[in-house]
Amino acid sequence: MQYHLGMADTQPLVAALDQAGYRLTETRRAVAELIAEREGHFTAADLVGEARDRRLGIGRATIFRALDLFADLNVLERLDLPTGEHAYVPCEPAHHHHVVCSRCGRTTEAQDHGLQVVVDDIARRTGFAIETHRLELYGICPACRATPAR
Amino acid sequence: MQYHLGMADTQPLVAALDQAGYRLTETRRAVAELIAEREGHFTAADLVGEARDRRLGIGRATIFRALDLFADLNVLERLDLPTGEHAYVPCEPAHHHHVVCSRCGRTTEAQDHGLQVVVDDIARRTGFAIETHRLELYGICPACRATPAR
DNA sequence: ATTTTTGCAAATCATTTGCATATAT
DNA sequence: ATATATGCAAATGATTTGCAAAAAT
Repeated sequence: MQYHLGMADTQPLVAALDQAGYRLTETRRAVAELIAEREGHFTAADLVGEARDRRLGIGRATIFRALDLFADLNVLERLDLPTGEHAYVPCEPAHHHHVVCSRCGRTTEAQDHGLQVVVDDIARRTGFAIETHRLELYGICPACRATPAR
Repeated sequence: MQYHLGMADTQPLVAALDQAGYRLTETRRAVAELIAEREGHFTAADLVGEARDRRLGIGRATIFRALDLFADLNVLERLDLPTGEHAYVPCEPAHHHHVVCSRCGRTTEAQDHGLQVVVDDIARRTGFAIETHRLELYGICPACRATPAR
């Protein structure tokens, strides 16, 4: 099968598959392309719809499987929006946090300088042995701030 | 209808309903009871199952509606577990964060002393006007740490 | 040649909705 | 009395699964 797609940066996604030893199928490259083209976060349904609209012939299950796979490889993160929706964002594999624009959905990664102190403090107070943490920030991105209302 | 339940502390839940002007129905008291009896976090399905097992005759929809209501009143928080599951935990209405035990599911609330500095720093670096944040911590609680394996 | 992937349709879950009836105020 | 709340069954949505066919190694 042949997919007709553009040239967004699928490299990090495809490279992750390769390094982990997964097969580099046409379909996975196509899904990587759909992901790379996205601005801001997107849902599984968004991709399924996009694939359908473009008649790519990629099955729903395949898209879910690819999303799971990329998420496992840490090149895609699944966000739980405050609305309860599940959205995805491509990202760096290293530990980091996301700043999500509540207007346009675009996200940026942020390092948690100084957060370790806070985590340690909470560990001390609660007696928990903290293993992981997740910090999510919501606000208005620079571009949207520059725009009047919306 | 008459429900036969124990005496867990439903007060904060019921009081919240009352203060917000919602009707104090038998059914809502019963759901509050089911919630208050829980140790650790629970899912909507857990409560539905519990209600069914005890033949309380509370409909599924009613339970979902009650959960939504308590969550709106900030006496119950909906957590998005790393597994993707949605769980709930009763909590104080003030801003806080949860420390979740990855073994038994029990949670504790934690104040974010020092977190504001981190948030401000991220705001400065990213240019976002941060509106809200959510910090979730996962680890092993004191009780579970004291227990050998599990 | 063998193992991994895929598409499809059906199955499974989670959550919501419409609506007539019951209940709290 | 009147507005709210409830139960039920059906609708909707999201995600998963089984499996035979197709593609990658």
